[in-house]
Amino acid sequence: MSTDASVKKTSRKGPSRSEESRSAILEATRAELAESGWRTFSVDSVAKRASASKQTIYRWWPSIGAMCVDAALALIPDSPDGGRDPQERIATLIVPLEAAARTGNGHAVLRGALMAAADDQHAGEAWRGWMNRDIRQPMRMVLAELAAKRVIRRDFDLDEVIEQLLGPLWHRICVIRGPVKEGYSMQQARYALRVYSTI
Amino acid sequence: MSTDASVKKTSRKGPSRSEESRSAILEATRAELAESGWRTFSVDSVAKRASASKQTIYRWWPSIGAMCVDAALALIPDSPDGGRDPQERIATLIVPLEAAARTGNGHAVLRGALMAAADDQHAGEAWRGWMNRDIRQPMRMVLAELAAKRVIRRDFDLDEVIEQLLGPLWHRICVIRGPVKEGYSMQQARYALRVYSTI
Amino acid sequence: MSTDASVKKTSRKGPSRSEESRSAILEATRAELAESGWRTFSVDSVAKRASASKQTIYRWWPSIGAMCVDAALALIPDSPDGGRDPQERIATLIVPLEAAARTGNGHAVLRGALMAAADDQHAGEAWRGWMNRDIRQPMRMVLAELAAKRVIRRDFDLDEVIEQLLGPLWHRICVIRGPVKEGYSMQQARYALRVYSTI
Amino acid sequence: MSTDASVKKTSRKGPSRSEESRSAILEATRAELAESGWRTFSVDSVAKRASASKQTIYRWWPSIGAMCVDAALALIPDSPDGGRDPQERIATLIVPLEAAARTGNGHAVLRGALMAAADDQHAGEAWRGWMNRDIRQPMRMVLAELAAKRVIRRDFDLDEVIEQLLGPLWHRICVIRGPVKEGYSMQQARYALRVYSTI
DNA sequence: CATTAAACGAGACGGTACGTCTCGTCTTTGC
DNA sequence: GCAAAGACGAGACGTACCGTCTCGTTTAATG
Repeated sequence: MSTDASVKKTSRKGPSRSEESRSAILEATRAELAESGWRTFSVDSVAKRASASKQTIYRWWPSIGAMCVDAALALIPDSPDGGRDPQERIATLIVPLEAAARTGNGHAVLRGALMAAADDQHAGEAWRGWMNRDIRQPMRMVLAELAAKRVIRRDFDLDEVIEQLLGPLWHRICVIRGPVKEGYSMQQARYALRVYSTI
Repeated sequence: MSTDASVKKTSRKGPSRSEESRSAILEATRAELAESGWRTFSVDSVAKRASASKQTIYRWWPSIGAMCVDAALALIPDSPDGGRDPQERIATLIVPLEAAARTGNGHAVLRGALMAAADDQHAGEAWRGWMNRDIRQPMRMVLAELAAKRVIRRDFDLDEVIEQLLGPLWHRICVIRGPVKEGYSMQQARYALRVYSTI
Repeated sequence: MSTDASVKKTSRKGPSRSEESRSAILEATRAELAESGWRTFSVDSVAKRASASKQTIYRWWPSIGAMCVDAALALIPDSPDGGRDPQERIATLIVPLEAAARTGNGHAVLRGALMAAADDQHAGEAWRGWMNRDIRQPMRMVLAELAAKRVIRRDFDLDEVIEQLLGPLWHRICVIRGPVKEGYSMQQARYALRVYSTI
Repeated sequence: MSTDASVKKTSRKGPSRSEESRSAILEATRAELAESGWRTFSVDSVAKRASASKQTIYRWWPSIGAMCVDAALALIPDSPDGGRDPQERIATLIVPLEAAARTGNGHAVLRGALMAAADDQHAGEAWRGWMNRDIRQPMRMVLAELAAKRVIRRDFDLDEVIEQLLGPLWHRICVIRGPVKEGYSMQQARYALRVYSTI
């Protein structure tokens, strides 16, 4: 879930990466994203708030956008085990995102990370990497299974379904700026099933 | 469709706003948004490219975000007259957006404007103002009519429908960065009708 | 005593130069010079304070420095008739300058004008023109007379004497920023006579 | 002789002030002062010419005026040891100033610094500080000694004497804009002795 | 142990851009 | 045709950040 360069070559002279510093930076990133938005967000402020040196930031992240994505992904919990019925199985995949959006400043942090991913090369790769791992692949499995059971059409387009599922959430977070209500994921899953259902 | 301060007090001493300068600035804004993205976008560059003074920009727009939104809205054509069948009537409302997204750099410009609207106070107001005028109100009429005819449920939530309709488009423009295909609006309208249909 | 372009072609169609506007501008110039100093002094402020248009300023003065010199010269009264004894006759020439320096904001205005004259082509010409007319030429007469009477040496250097007489005043106005006391001119005249006296 | 903030807290983390950058900035300041004068002098130009960042300038000097004063003071050599006779001892104090005024662009640089000192708070303090240290205090000693020997009057006013000595020099530099000839200091010292002599 | 290499905080540096202010010119409207 | 009003291109103001680069200090594995 992390995009930084910590490929830990464990045996090396000198001290290893300071976890303290890493988490302080991510925490500061979240706070600054919530206060400033993506465009006005500043590395200097993050460094100051985290009592970290800018060098430390640039050492471990390829760009500040990637750092923002990291900071956001840290808010997203792991998916619980999928439920029984189709709607629940689909919802399960996006429930962690919904959860993150409902934490304190999660709304703003997700917005920042999404914008970073749209603006910044590295951030975009980090974000799409996570999407592939945690959303796209699992979703493919679930949809394939549902298609096999004839619950949904067999010619679905995976990316289109994801677009239908996540688009509205992002719209709510970035444009409407309205709250993400309890059960939002279930509702989206229901809508998706309706759209792609065989009947 | 404009958010600037040109409330033309027609009889006033001195020269009036230069239309030449205005359009050069908006054109430069679009070019820069396409080249640089929202975060790295710079007023200096726009001014230079438009052979305009920064003062002229700050005189007429409350913020550069608002200027970006203006530049994007200028790409969106007026809605044609609505068609006959329900799906077409809904699609008609978002067809201009689809059209804008398919012009030369429209994809990038819309992305920039959307991000500006998410980051910047004034830009947000300008964008939501346009949404209300050109999307929300017409949509309310169409949906009310469809509800009266029992084509869709009568307890629909206007904003939720808009979220379902536009969310995926934005997702495609900002995250997926994939092309918006011909007929996208019709497809989204069909999906929406399915979700909210009475059957 | 004025350096502007008002070479009044007296019979001419249309309105002629507005004296009201002229004096308002010079008064505003003095006020701004006193408040802001030479470097921060601004034409816009003068125009605003004088309720005048910038165009009017640029129409009548070749540069803002020249305008500052004009504003200062307007503070300097005409020389009274020269006295009887040598010291008094010399002092008489610089008494108006001393007087100007002791009016309300005269200290600051003179400082501004002197700096304008040092920095600005036109202002320098205006200032030196005034110096020639009101200081240099009369002084040449007085000194020639005193030399003829053997009160001072006959090989005096006119400009050097003026330098000795005025230099300290300027130093006081610009650097020391101390008050110019009553009788300053007489004292300087006495010193000059001592320096150049035949004994 | 420097007015900047380099109060060298010798043991500090991080890099220390770059001497290279400091001297490049002062050199560029001198060049720009000579080319542009005080009012049109621009920090941007200095930064560009010195290949320095504006931030570096603002980091180390409280104002650009103070920087100009620094740039000028760097031109003024140390006083040589005072001579034997009274005139020479006084002249010695202002000889370095005369020397500076005769270097390449020293004339213009001194003019700029003097104007900066007249316009700008910090520059004024810097200039008067230097005056106190390098002119006023030594002069006080010399004059006291001469007064004790009855060469000059015992009730001289220190500041007035300085005014008489330096005023003409400044006048020449700023207004007359004439060259400062070899021996100028000696001449001024002679004049001063005459003015304040006991006979 | 002492050495040595990396990580860290602090922060100076050359730059770019910010949003504001001023310059000198130009244009429109009113007297 | 003069004057007020004020828009305009140009560019400097002083500040904030960018990403890079020393500095000294701290920490941990190696010799």
